[in-house]
Amino acid sequence: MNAKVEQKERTHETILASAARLLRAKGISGARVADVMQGAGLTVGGFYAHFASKEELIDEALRRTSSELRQRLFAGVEGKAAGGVEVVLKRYLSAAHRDAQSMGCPFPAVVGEIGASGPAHRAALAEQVAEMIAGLEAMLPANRAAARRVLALGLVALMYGGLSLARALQGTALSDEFLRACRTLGVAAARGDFPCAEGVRANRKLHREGA
Amino acid sequence: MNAKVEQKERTHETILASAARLLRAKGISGARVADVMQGAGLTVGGFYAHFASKEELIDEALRRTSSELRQRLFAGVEGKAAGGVEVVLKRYLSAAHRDAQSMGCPFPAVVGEIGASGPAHRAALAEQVAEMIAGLEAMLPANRAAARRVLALGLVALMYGGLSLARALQGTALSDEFLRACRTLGVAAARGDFPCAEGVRANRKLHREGA
DNA sequence: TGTACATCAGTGAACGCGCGTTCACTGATGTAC
DNA sequence: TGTACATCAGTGAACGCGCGTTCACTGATGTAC
Repeated sequence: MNAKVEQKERTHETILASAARLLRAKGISGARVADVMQGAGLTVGGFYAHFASKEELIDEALRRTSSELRQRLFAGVEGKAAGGVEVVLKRYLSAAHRDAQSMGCPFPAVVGEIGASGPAHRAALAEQVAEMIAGLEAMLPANRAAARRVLALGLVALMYGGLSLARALQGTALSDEFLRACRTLGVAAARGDFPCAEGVRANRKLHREGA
Repeated sequence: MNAKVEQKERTHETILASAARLLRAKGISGARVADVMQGAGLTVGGFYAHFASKEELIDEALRRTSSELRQRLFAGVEGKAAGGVEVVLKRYLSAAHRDAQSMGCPFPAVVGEIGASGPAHRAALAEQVAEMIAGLEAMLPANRAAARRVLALGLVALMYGGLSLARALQGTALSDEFLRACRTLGVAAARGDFPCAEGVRANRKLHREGA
């Protein structure tokens, strides 16, 4: 029985890897069950011996790809090594990351679909986004905690937004421009604590002025 | 013949308005031809008297919704009225804008799909993103032109990223947090010219250090 | 140790449904004489 | 002005295809005795 069980676990892993590749490259609806199985060297019918539904597969693939991303993104710059955020920004907002769609960040292929199609994978996404924020937060200089969190959230949005737009506009001049500009802005925001202190004040003022 | 032609134009407009609503709320694949026609009070079959294909409809709807967005976003703060960017950020990154999915910005529902599904609507998107950048650029304080452009690009990515994530995470605590943090960071970046000057320098340094 | 049986991962075809597109038809609007 | 004909926006059903899911079957692996 043992060899059989191990074999099944290996297959499960192979299917998941194939799904992860397709999910990042083509999104949720683009990661078709038949294609996932073909990518794993199997036929469609066997799928349901490993996953209860496509939804379960996608949730699992989302967790997997997101945690892989964090590992690669934060490798060697964990903790608060000076300049860590700069390295992360440079890695995330690189042409290589934009072009290797089947590896790297799953969010660009997934966030829009989740926003448009209801609550299906929302919980799984929220978890992974939270992890990403936490990872960045931990590596920011020791500002006031509130400013650190604001900055981490803003950087995630900036990185995600920049990469998504760069991918959608791949081949146009805007694509490279977005990567570069977001890197620049991100680095600027991460240096010192002024932008957040100043920004928080300005934003509060705006808030007082009405909805 | 005239009355007939006018009637047809009105119908075309109705279909387009219905498509615009659905496109923003449900994305490209979510804006089904049959649903669009039903939303216009018509039946499927008549569609092809008005549009050559769904692709043509989506391109047209994308242009339309994006230009509507700019009008509303920049209303009353065109040119370089002080604080214009702050108002734009506040409008774009508001809970109201996040919640009114069938009005407002079409990008969150569209960018991911275009990035994942090849070059179909890429050109139309590029045009509309460029317009958005130009609109912001025109309202930034008179820095060096390069810094203005970098800032405009970064703000677009930040705004788009923040709204997309806020929509995808609707209902979770992170959703409001993203809106607020992006507003804060955006306002901070738009104030003064230091972040860009400093960021550009830092980014150049990073560039020199390798790919 | 060997033989009969059970299990179950994986196959391949089918089912049901949804979606973009096509098409024969209708009836109201407009034109020709 | 009136009558016969043409046009064409819109209808409703059908077509073809793709996709998630189901299911009867197979054959290799493991268990019971």
